[in-house]
Amino acid sequence: MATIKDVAREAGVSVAAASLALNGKGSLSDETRAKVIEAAERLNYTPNALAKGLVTSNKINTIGLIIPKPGTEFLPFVGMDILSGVGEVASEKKYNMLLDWEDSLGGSKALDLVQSGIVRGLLFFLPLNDVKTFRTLNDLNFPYVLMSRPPEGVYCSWVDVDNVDASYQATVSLIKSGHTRIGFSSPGPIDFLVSSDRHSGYRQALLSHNIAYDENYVSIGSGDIESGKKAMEHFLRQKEPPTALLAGSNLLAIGMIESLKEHGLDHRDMAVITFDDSPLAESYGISAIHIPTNVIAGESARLLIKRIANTRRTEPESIVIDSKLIVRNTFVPSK
Amino acid sequence: MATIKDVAREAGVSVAAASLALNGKGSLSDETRAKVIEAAERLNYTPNALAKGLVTSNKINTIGLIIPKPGTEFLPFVGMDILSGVGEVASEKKYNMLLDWEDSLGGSKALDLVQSGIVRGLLFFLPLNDVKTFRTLNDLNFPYVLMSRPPEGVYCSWVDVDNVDASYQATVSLIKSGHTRIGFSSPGPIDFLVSSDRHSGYRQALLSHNIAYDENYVSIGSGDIESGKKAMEHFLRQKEPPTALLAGSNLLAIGMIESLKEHGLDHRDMAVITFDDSPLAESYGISAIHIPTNVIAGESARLLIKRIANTRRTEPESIVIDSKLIVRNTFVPSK
DNA sequence: CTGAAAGCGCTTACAG
DNA sequence: CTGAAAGCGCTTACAG
Repeated sequence: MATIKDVAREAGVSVAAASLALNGKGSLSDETRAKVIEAAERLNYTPNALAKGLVTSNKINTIGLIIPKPGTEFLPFVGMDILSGVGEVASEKKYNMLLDWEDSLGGSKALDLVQSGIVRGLLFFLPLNDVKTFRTLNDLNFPYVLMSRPPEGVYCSWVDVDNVDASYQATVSLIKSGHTRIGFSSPGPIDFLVSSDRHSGYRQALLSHNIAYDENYVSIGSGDIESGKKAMEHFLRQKEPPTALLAGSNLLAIGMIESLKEHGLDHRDMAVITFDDSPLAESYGISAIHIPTNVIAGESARLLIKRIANTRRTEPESIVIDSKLIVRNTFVPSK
Repeated sequence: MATIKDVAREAGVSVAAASLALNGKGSLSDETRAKVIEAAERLNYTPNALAKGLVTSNKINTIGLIIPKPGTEFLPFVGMDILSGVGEVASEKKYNMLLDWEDSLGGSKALDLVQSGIVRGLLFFLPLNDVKTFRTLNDLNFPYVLMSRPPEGVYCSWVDVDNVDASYQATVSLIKSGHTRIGFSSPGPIDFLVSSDRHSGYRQALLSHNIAYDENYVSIGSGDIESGKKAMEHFLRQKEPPTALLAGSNLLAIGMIESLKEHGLDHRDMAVITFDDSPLAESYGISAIHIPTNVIAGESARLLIKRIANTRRTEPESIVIDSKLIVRNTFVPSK
């Protein structure tokens, strides 16, 4: 990589003159300026952002946002909410937002970012149960906030809804409407934090109302439409299919309803409540547990930036955001 | 802001020792290490990322991605495709991805990013017709690539599908199926680049098949479901409603179909083709002009990184990606 | 109109 | 085990 020194030498001027010419500042002769620019192009010179930044702005306020790899699996609406929630606050506080996700190659992108010194704090959405990374961050006293309850054994700041309770309440409302055969479909392995919490809220609601927990009423897949169809097939195959379902994602719920239609059935045969509300759920008339993702994202960013500004080794903080059940027409009393 | 010098002074050690202590390196006595860490906390010290980066990695490979403000208007699936397309290539080439959008406060975030030296190149998706920003970037010879045909008067690198042609082909296929009353609904003002191209492809197809262009068959709104419903209301209000529609976005199309249902009609009464394919369009059975957004995104990133690596003032390049019409059951011959 | 020098905040050999 | 010094690549007063 050519440096400004190389350019100056090549152009036969001082480093200062080269800098001035390259930035269109100072009063240089057109000739000098031209010589420098030409030399820069010849050497394929690109200025070093770090050095430039060090000497000009003298600081770089960037937070890193680590999300799951974007795709259809990762519910698009939720993704957009995360981005806008974090982005809004970042922008307000004059922070840049670096976006990244772990790839499967191993190694921790998050730790690399920290190492490179490019980010001053990290925000994690739906992280893998990556206890090791979090432990390392703790050791370094590096600021980070999870947009989810932390995994077992990790002591850190986080912002989330109470997924256990949300799931519990939704299940109870189904029970109160007269449903006793209630299914649960998870968009990911139960040992994902979110899935695990929602599953246990569901289970607790059943047990506390003297309804036996039945493994046949639980389906585990991914979060897409296809997976919803498969789940519905599974449920309908039971001797006594459930009369109501908790769907782990919007697309899952849509797949289920599509499959229901294909069987000549509709929401009167099977009530559906989905986790995560979205324009899609609204359009489909699916009852939803509204989780204000953009608020979670915004508050996490706010908390992170607060912690960056204050490096005193303070106790982790956590914020629990309210969720609420929105009843639409696919949530109907049991026949 | 406290610097490492302050910390060293406060701890009564040399700057070098402070650095070593803070990074857990070298062989220092536990006592020294503790003194330094304590001093750092007392002074609320946070290391300067720029200086650290300058001395360690010595360069910062970051590209900035400027998108419209995320929200329901900005079709979520497209957004995720952009992110994954750019992210994939960035990651492969060891570049970080900075995400941002213009806010309404005026001033150009893009230019700020360039100024701060934090990004080495810029990628624009669906930019406003911001000719001034692009001109400034040209003057600075700063690398950038548009994921769309450039606006009038801007000479730069870009990657996109041929929206005029895609729209033309879709319209022609409707005409060939026997439709003559064909509507067009735009998710944004026609002077948006994309909308404008699609509108003119639509119009050209009509004219070249001797079908009169009728303003009543054109609706302009936003890209959400609600807007789709309104558009459909508008079309149904016509004396002779269209028998086929080009919808500018998936959500728009869904809104239209919902509205159609509310009127007791279905796809046999009104064929719908939507721009942008997605799992949603697939699930709804909506015919779609599949635009490989992730490919556009990936190729843009690749082109940008190539241009960053080679600052020689080279001619702008452009890449046109193929789109294709995917026929599903809401695209039916005219009755 | 241009050059020599100081300095941005940090890290890392190198002496001691 | 610790300190003094050089250097990362740049910019900006300050002399001339």
